[in-house]
Amino acid sequence: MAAVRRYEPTELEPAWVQRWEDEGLYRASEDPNDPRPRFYALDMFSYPSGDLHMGHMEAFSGGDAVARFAAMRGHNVLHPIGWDAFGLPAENAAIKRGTHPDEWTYANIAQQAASFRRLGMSFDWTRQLNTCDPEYYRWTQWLFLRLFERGLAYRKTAAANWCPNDQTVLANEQVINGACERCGTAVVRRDLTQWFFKITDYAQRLLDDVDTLVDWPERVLTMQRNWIGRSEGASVDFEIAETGDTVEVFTTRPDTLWGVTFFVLALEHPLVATLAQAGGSAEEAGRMLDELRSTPLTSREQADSREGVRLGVHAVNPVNGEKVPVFVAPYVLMEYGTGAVMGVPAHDQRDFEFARHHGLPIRVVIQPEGEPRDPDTMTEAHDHEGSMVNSGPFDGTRSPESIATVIEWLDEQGIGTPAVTYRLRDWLISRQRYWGAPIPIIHCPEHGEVAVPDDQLPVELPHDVDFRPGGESPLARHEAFVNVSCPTCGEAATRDTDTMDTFVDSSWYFLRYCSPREDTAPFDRDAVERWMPVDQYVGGVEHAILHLLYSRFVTKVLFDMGMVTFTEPMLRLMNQGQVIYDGASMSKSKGNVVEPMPLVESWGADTMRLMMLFAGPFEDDIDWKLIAPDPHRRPGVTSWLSRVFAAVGEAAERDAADPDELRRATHRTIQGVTDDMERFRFNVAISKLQVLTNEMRSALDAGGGAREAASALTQMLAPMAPFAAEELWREVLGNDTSVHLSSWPVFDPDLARRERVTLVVQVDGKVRDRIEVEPELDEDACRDLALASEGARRAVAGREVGRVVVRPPRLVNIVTRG
RNA sequence: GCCCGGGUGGCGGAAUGCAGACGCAUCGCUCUUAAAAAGCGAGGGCCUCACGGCCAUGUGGGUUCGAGUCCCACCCCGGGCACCA
Repeated sequence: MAAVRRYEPTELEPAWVQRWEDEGLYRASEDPNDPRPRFYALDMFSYPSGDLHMGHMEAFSGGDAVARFAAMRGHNVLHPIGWDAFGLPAENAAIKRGTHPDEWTYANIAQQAASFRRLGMSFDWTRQLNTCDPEYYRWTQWLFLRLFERGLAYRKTAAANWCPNDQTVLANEQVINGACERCGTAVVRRDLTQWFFKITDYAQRLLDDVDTLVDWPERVLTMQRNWIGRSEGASVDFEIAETGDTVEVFTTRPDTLWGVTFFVLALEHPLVATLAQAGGSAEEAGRMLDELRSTPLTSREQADSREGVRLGVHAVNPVNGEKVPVFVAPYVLMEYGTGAVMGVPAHDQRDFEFARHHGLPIRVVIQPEGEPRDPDTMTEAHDHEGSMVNSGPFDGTRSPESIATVIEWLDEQGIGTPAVTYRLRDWLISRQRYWGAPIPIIHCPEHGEVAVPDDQLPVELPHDVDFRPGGESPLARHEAFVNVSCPTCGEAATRDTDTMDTFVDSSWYFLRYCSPREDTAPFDRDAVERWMPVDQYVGGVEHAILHLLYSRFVTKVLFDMGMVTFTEPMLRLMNQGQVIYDGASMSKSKGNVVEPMPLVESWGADTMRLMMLFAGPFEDDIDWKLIAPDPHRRPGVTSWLSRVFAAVGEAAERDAADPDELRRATHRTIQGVTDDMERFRFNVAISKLQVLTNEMRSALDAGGGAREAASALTQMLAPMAPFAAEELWREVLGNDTSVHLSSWPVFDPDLARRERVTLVVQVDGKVRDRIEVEPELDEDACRDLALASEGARRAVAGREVGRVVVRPPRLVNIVTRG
């Protein structure tokens, strides 16, 4: 047992990093006889773009606390780490520095790994994975091929952002105000044949299962639902009078069909060319198409919604045989519904504006009670309820209740059918980029798209590539990579030169962690069966939609393949807040970036962790400017740890038993902190530990013992301040094995129960007195005590007492009359 | 425009029938040559020497014996989606 020691975090922390590693403390057990229930604690893996930043501090302080807490609660914990290492920033950095993307990437990985070790994260380092490692992306390619086999990976022509100067495809994020982020040249649209994953096939299942994710943040579920965007309505066919072509439209408002006064097609609609020809508007329509092509994808929403060209042909409204003019306009999107809309200006705001601009008639077919709308005086569309008018058989019917009946009627008449549309689009996974997993397809003149046989995976990314922008995919310039023979016929063929979206890499990494060195399959099924689904996923809300949706999709595909037995990958999800500075997100351009690792070097890792966890609720943003101490002082949590060291050190030297009052405080704290830890309320847990520290100090000052309190405090500190706790546990309290292998303290309910509680005496709802009573005090006794109390008597002051509300043993409210 | 969150001291935040726990900053004091480190104490606002009282959780209403907490309206802040037919 050692003497009281000063708290010197920067001296004690690095030593424990080494000892923990030597002892293999955080290795997940694969022993089938291990009796402990398993727990998969997953932190979103890191993108190695430099050293760790403040966001890592917040997320991983919480994630590590979860993993350590679970272990102390008796679980066999899997807590892995890896690197989401492919992606554009590596390529950009390499171009800027004249090096290779892998140099930059691996240097950053080494840096981040060293920093994570310095922070004392409880990762099972033996499971480290890296998406740019051929041993990993081999299986990403394998996954692609399985989707390809099932018809879930396909190619189609799609628009991409194109920089005419750099001769390269740009991601949406690289287009700033319609210009290339690198050279400032105006970006244009360019059609390319690209690969897609057919996630829309899973839209309904992805939506349905959102309801099962009860332990996810509500806002994430809302975002997922909105993103999938299910709409119910009807599909209705309109015939083109001049050509006899049929055009299908989707509408959520079939009750307004009688109010159709025009018809609009998307610019990319396949019938536009022939209809423009037939209507004599080919020139004008062509001009609009050209204009569209020169607009970057990102600025399309800025286009004027009233813009449009009259094609000169007419569509026949199937409910009444009326002929209405057909337009082509950019506000109609080819990607949604059928790429055609019926124009109902009286009841849709965009249609209204379009009609006014083009001088088209407006016909009211839904009249609100009391204030009938007149087409001549309307200033906006009426999209609320009302009675149907001018609607043939439906006149007088209430809308929107009538929608279902109208759909039924359309069906009977053979005019339309019930239809469901989703906003979700297929997932475009092609990137005309170098630093990603090559798409394992060979294009054969004879056999078309041919899968690279599994035994030829991985299709390795060649190292000697000119990845600087220019032309199409950089891989297309590498002849040895491109020119191959067809796996089917052996004739000359070419490799696909696109690489995959990095979201493909990250859509299955959590499965790989279960058996990271498996070399005959992407994962060992037994291992996945053992560990999955993830018990607790921790990461930023910026991944609330894409990453999580893609991971859910891939899991469902694997389920359909019989590879896994669950349909959702993550049971619980928690989003940490962002670390911002002075109200704004940290960014290099704003010059407000605070680097955490130098602070860790001077204050210690435990201090940084506690600052993050104590700053507020885990999900809330942290404004560093508001919580950072003056530069010449040390953070408050460091002072607290210092007091903990002094108190635990003193307690260790006392032989006396803990006084009863301290024991009760200790057990109450265990009860409270356990609950807080389960609910991610780290800030509240820490405040309770601080209170216990103060109680210990009082007990010690009074000459009592505090050994039980010291042990419990040390253990409860362990998930959040692992170094300080370990030092206290082993070196001060004299335990032989790690605090991180110890069992979380259990409270004694008898001790945790309060021995005295405060009975609050209110008169007319205002607190007038407080009485310390035994918790078992009954209703009558509480009432009598309250009525007799000094404060109550003074406040009642002779007035007549009416009702007396008693909630034993906490509160009595005396209501007076008059 | 639609859909989510959220407004509590100087600050971060506690609080499901005692508003302001815990902490930061501040002020006073102790130790120190000084600073750092450490320790003790004070503190929502107004009235009062004090006991005590009144007012206070964005604004205005409401429900209730009792509202930071529930309901309605409004204001402000943050986030998501956004020509979605």
